[in-house]
Amino acid sequence: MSTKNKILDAADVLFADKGFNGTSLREITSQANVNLAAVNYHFGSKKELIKAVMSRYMDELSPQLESALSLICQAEQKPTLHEVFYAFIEPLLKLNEFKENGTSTFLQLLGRGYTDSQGFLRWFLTTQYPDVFTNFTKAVKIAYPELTTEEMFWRLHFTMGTIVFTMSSSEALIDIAQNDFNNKLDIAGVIERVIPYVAAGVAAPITNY
Amino acid sequence: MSTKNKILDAADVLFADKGFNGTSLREITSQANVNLAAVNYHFGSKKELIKAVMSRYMDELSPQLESALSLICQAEQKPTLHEVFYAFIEPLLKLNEFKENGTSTFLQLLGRGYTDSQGFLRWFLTTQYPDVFTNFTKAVKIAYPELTTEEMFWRLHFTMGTIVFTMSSSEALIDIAQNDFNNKLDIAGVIERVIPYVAAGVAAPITNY
DNA sequence: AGCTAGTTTAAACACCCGTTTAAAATAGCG
DNA sequence: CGCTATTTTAAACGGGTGTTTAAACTAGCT
Repeated sequence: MSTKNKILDAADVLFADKGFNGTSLREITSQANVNLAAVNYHFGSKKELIKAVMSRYMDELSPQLESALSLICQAEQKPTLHEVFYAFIEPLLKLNEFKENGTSTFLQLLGRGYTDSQGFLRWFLTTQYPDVFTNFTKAVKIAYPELTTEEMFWRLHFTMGTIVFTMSSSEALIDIAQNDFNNKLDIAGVIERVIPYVAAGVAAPITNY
Repeated sequence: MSTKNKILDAADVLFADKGFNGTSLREITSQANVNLAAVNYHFGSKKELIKAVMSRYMDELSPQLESALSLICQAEQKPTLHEVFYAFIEPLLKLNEFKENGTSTFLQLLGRGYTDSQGFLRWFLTTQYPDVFTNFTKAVKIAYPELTTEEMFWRLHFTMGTIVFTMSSSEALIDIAQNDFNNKLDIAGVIERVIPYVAAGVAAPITNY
């Protein structure tokens, strides 16, 4: 395997586990059995490495999301909110075929990116992959037209937060749940439980302030 | 003001803004106009300073939450889920009287603690303030008895995630919302919008897997 | 084989980190 | 006041950080 890929593989596991700031280049390169200077040679800087790690997922995910969403939007029947969310979830789960534990690792990275490094990753994603968010809001708008754009803005960010936060602490939560309820669960099981929750949240009746 | 409090005040603003790992003692002490060694003199270590910052909020919050929850639980009428959540929210908003921007700063710190430093803060809070969580689950159990304990476990953690995550990125989101919708909002406005969302999520109908 | 372009390597760089030290300043009290 | 205990200070410590350098190595190609 190429040095570049060895670095990417080691980096995304470590980044997901310990955060971007919490992972040093020396940890990454020694995990990847690669010389320290290789990161700066192949990627230029640590920041560019972070971008590369995220882009590997986004380049796989973004077109699949786009086609899944446009499919249900162009269907003869108006989609339900559940369908919109599942359209989002399916490509997400497919990341496990693309890479081992791809789904949870990616979502953990997303969670890291929102809190680490003062929102630089949010900037990177919204400027590099703007279609993902706008397509999703379009689909929700079709499924639930009564929702004002502003209300939807907030509810989708709440949803984003729920998903990302849940996944970034999913390992710990799954551990607790297995101890307390003797119920075996994996990441897909957590997602199955979170879907009704976020769908109900987005579909909540409109209140006046 | 005492050196100890100057450090605490500077620390919680910086911790909330840049995370625990992302904030150095030198930033804190120079912001507080205090000598670098004062942190280790008064608190022993950076880790103990983090605990002290969180305890200042939790010692204020914990008893108020306890009384608010026990009040609605002992009322003659069974509380609704909305009431349970508002019982939680009111003491949270009161942190603004306790300290300027106390509410959002505290929630941001909570969010940091979940992702920074590999869950050490989660351990600290659940061992030092265990009643907060158990009282809340009791109240929800009364308001929505059909929910199994396991399902509730998950939904409450989703809720925790939604709140904490939203607050930890609330500044950025409020900025975006103000640009896009010309709608002035503060942290209380965001909370007013998130309540219907999480209440609907927790109250979502039970599905079989 | 010899040359070149691409890659890997060990070492060093300058800087920031949390913590410790020992001396200086301050406060409290008999 | 003089003594003691507490607090503040500047300086240094050892170690980790991302990045750069220049030399060594390794293909690939004529």
